[in-house]
Amino acid sequence: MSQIVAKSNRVYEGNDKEMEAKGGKVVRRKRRRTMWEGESCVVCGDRASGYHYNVLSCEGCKGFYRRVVTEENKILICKFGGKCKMDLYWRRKCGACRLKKCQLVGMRPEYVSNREPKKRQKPALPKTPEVKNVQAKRQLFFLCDATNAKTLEKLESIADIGTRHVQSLVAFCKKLPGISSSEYFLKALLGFDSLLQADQVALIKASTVDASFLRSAYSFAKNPEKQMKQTNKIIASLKNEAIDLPVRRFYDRFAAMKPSLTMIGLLVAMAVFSADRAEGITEPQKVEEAQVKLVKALQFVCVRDNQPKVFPKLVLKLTDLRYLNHAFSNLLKHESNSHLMNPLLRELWDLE
DNA sequence: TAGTTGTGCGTGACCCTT
DNA sequence: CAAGGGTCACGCACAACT
Repeated sequence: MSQIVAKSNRVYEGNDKEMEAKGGKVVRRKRRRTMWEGESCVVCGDRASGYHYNVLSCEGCKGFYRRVVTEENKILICKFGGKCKMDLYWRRKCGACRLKKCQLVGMRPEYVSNREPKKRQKPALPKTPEVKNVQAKRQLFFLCDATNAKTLEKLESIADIGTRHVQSLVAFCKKLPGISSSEYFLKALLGFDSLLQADQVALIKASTVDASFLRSAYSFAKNPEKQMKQTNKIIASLKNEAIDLPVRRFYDRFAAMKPSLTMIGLLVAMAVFSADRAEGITEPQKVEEAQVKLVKALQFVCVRDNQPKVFPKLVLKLTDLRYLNHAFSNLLKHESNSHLMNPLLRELWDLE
């Protein structure tokens, strides 16, 4: 049923998206002529209003992209299989595919200058050294919060552990931008959300096993008996003891360093920001820059916590992690019961 | 179970600023 | 004039209620 609906400055003929989807006319107020008159938005095909974020696009796609980029915690998931055709109707139905199309046609997040969403301003605290220190601690706690090993100790089976690991790793990565606006030493740290979505997925996929081992190692350092029971269970279920010794050695040496939760959090972040390990990263330089900053942050924390000698040892642990990751993934690929694992894990480890 | 109402949030056209 | 950012009426989705 078509009717004229007046919206402040806009005049629509009935339900615009239905009308548009059926090829109907949407009556809009006359607009100023621009040099882009007659051009179509390369994302959705609507009338283009100019070049926005590097792409000839409409006002809708411009606003959509700006919101997605500035609202850092936004998670877009396609409910229709990830292959939605972008047109005037579907652009409003599926944000995930719309964003994918925006990126595909070349919209660039760095063209969105104000990446911080507008919030009510809190009264600014004077930046004394004490205040800075408190702020730094808060930021670091925020960073490490998602790696809290406590919740992981409750896990009962491999699949369950893996799933929760993946979910908490994603949550952790989503929180990484939280430190990007810090007034302190992490000020310039590149946020995870500033990366292209495909890069984000590739990095998470490549670092899942590392993050799991780091959490388990931290858990072991705090409560060796409890964590070893869990590890024994995993190794027993894999029916392959080749990985047993390296894992135990890794845990022992890790525990001897007595790393703090903060250090673990930074190591997990460093494992995530490892472009050389994830295949097909589009913006490796961004990832590498972020990793360099994380290394500096880790060094700072080690010195601050009177453990300067621990810093090089922790960095070397990333090399050990690579070996464990490789060995563990290979084991899973040859594990006869891999089909019993959670589908999410199978997808992450490329299992058939 | 179906219909109605309330609420929160995403959308996009327009305007202002640079 | 182009392009980025802000604004806000509108409409949709979903929950709560009848």
